[in-house]
Amino acid sequence: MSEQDKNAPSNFIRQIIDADLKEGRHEGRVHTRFPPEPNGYLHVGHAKSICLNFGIAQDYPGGLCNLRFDDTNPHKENVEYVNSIMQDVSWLGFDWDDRLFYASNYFEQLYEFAVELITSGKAFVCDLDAGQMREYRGTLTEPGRESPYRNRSVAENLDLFRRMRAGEFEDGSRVLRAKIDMASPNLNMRDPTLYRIRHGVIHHQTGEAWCIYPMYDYTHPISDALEGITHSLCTLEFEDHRPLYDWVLENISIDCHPQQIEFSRLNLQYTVMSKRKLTQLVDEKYVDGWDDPRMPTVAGLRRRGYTPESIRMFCDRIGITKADNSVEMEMLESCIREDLDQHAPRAMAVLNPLKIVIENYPEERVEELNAPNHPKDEMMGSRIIKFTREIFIDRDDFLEQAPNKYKRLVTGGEVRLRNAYVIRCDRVIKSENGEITELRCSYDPTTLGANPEGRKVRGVIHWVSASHGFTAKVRLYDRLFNHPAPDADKSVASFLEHLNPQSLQTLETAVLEPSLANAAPGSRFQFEREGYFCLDAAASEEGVPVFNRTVTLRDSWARMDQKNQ
RNA sequence: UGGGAUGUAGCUCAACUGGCAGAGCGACGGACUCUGACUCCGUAGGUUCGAGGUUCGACCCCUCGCAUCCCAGCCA
Repeated sequence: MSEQDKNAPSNFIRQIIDADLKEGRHEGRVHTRFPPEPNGYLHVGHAKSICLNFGIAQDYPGGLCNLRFDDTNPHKENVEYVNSIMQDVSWLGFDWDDRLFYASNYFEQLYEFAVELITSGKAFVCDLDAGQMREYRGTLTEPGRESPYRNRSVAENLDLFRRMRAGEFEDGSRVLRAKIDMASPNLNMRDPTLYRIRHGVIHHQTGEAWCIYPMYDYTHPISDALEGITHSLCTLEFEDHRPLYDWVLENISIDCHPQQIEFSRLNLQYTVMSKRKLTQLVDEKYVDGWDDPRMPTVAGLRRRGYTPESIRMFCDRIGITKADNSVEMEMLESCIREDLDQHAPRAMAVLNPLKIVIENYPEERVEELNAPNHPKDEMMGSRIIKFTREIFIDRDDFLEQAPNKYKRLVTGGEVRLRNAYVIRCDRVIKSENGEITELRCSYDPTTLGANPEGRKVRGVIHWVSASHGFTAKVRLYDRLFNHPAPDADKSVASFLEHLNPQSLQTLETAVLEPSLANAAPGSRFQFEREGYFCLDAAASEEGVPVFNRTVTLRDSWARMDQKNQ
């Protein structure tokens, strides 16, 4: 872990922990947990929570953080998700050591505690169906009514609950409920459901051992307490659940009472963060799976070329508060640029090739030029690039008639070829329909590593030898949605209407410098003057590698251009 | 007068707990440059949601408003 990661900025939760430590609460321990439900892939919002929980554990002496799967709803969960979550947490750089848990590990204990609640008259078996229960619950402004089954005897409740477990009753026919207060202004306290019946689902951990499953509100506090968690950090929507969290622990025989603290979820502009919507994007094939590089999932960002360091840096920078927020994409992008600018080797790649013939350069000649892999870091070494009579440059780097401040190649003008010579464009060759097909140029042999005599050449463009470069596929990604808050816009029927049809552009004929042919799967480069790219091994086919654009370089020219339009 | 929470720069957060309102990102301008990148320098941007009150002094405490978010699953 780098220095920067160790110095994660403080926040109100760390201040609470500091105070707790000072007061000697929780026996001076700090123990957090990250409790995902394995019903989808992790996204950057989860990364925020992971960095918070594991980060706190790292920063406090003796601090620990558990990974615990909150697997109480087998209907939506599966092992694929369990595995992807473990992979993503590790990839982000965190380690749960031997503290991998499942809420389902505690099913037996949870059952025993339920028996205790029943015995002390604090829970009862209710025969109301879901619709009836809704009616009895009341509304936001009116109190609810007590269930007619609320005053069953302890003995009858015990018997019924045992038979629920034994599988004697159908799904939905009965539930176990806490006996709290049907008149509470907090709906969560109106005799909440503790257990429901679910036949015929095979739980990914417990198989068919159970046909009753505990609810989150009942399971979570007990799981936390059994693991000796000191600070149970969760998102804002659970704030109303805290009284129930506390109620459960106060009404069973357990000697640990973790402190639940809520913080606000992450919202990122131009994307969606709800698992339901991400699942929909995957299921209905709007994207190419959970790890589609346009997805805000950890797997998607990884495939896009983001580094764990950059995501951690992002999580540090956005901070932790209780205020609703919507973070600009630029924040994330600046983090990956900062990381990759420092660590990614440079290479040259021509995305939209335009052929150039250097007429005063001998046909058979091949010159080996030296190019540094990083302009500021000599330790990253250098590589050989081959210069030849025919090369490719990017179509965008040539204009017949250029605006004032244009610094690239124009007819009759000069430009520096990166790491090579200065060339001048003498003639433009066009096809019958007027499309530029080729440029005829001449080079100045005195300009290798030296400025030309008596004149200033301002522009520098990148290039690849036509005879030595190789063709690759390059995928240019843009934001998945063209609305800053696609799921908050009430004026459309569905967030899908804001999907950006241009979110993926595939270039089939990019020409890359030969050194890129040996790139390792997943390795990242800066294609000079274009952006950061990473080799997508999964998408590559024999002989045709695929590179994903992680992010463009900052581009003040493009900004200026846009402004003038 | 249903309950719970949150309002500080365009965005995300600070402000040593009552003592000159700052940073990162973004924007704008300039310098440098064999990447229109990086780096460096500079500029703009604030009625701290509003109105009262307490105080020598309020982003912070009190009162009353306003706005936004969450809650009526046998989801988490």
